[in-house]
Amino acid sequence: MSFAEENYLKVLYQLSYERVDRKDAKTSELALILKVKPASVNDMLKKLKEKRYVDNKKYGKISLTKKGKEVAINVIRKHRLWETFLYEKLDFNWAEVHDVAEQLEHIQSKKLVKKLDKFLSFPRFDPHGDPIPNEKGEIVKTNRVLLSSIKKGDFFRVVGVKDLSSDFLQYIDDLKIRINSEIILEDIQEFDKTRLLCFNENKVRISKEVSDCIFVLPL
Amino acid sequence: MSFAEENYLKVLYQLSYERVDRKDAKTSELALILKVKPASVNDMLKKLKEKRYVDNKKYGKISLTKKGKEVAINVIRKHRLWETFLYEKLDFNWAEVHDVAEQLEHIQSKKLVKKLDKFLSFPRFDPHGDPIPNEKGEIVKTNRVLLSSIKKGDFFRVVGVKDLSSDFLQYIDDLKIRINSEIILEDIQEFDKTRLLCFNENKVRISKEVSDCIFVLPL
DNA sequence: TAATAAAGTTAGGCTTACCTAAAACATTAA
DNA sequence: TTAATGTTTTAGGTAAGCCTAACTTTATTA
Repeated sequence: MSFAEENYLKVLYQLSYERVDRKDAKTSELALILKVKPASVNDMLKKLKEKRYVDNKKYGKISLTKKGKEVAINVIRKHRLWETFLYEKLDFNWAEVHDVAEQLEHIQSKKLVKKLDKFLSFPRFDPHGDPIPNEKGEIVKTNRVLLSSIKKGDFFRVVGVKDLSSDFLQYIDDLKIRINSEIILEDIQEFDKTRLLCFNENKVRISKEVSDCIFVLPL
Repeated sequence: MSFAEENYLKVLYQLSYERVDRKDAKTSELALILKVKPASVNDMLKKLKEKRYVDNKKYGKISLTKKGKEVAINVIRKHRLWETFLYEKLDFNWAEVHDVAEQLEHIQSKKLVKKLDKFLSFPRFDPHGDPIPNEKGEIVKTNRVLLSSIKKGDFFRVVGVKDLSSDFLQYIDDLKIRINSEIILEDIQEFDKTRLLCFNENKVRISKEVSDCIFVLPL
């Protein structure tokens, strides 16, 4: 299993199962995220199909087989364990962990993953609040929703952020929004859909875009 | 810098500078260690030469440039830091660390190496007794010699073993020979050059081949 | 519903890192 | 010092994973 193949399966899993707005993964989306051209995605999908990791018909829905899903979940497990290691043990901040974890997720050693999991005391969430699949590939289900779906006056706890780019994570961090921050949504501006958040003496206004990238649990 | 390029430079460095019997690295040796054919070594050497990592003439000595040596030492530094991490923190035994470190040594992140070094309290030797280059690429010089060069009756401390294969390391471990074991060489059998070692209630006989793979410091 | 736009697919090419087979050179032994 | 042996190099070829350009299919809108 090559790095490239693992990356395709991982992204395919995320697009198919980890989106709030469940839609099918598209060739062009894969291309965008993997920073390759749609034609390359096609080449790879053909290969993954031959190897029975993926199951799709021409111009049809791209879906992972059981086998493909297992590989994807394992890569995601490794990615999130490594992020946790970097954050908890090596003192990286949450904006820095992603890029290094992108490399570390491809290290092949069952023993390493097992030992790392134990060393970290079997963490259930990574530094961005994403669930870490356990050894059997099971993923905890949470009732988290996007901050953008919360109504004015509601009280909630931040439980996760979309792990999109360092820049975005750094920005959130600068706003002092953290995992477990407890916040009241004081106001939604009708004109531009910006939100005014209030939490321990902080009042910050965030854009619609940002509110679409923060996961919360209503309290 | 690709994984393959890094591996060639690393092995080239080890053959050129880390052998007890200083000889020049040969195409065929590189091929043997890297598990490729001599023709492939040639292809890569040509490329490394163009990129000014290596400096050799046709049929002549293969030598690393300053730039090539720096890359090699950095890879070796990472390899040995990761081995130390696996051994000290994740409870791997010394026979298991090598293969995983072969993968981890290629992770690109200056910050990661720096933080890992600190996390391990700036170790100077890896679990096999090999020196870990510091951040500047400096390597501590030791007076270690091979056990095979020790005379009958001499007293010495084990300070390292050649990191060749898991099998060899497991064997050494089973014989209860460890880094820092203090041993008397009780006898050398003239017929087959086997050695009889004596240390805390243990008496073991080792072959010439094994004595050529253990580094010691005479006491 | 037909025209246009957008997305997906195919064909043909490139680079990296490997390969085999054969040729060039170097070393050793007679 | 020549022949035999071994090592290095060259030439030509392959697979993976990407590319561009052209083409096909699907989706959108007039």
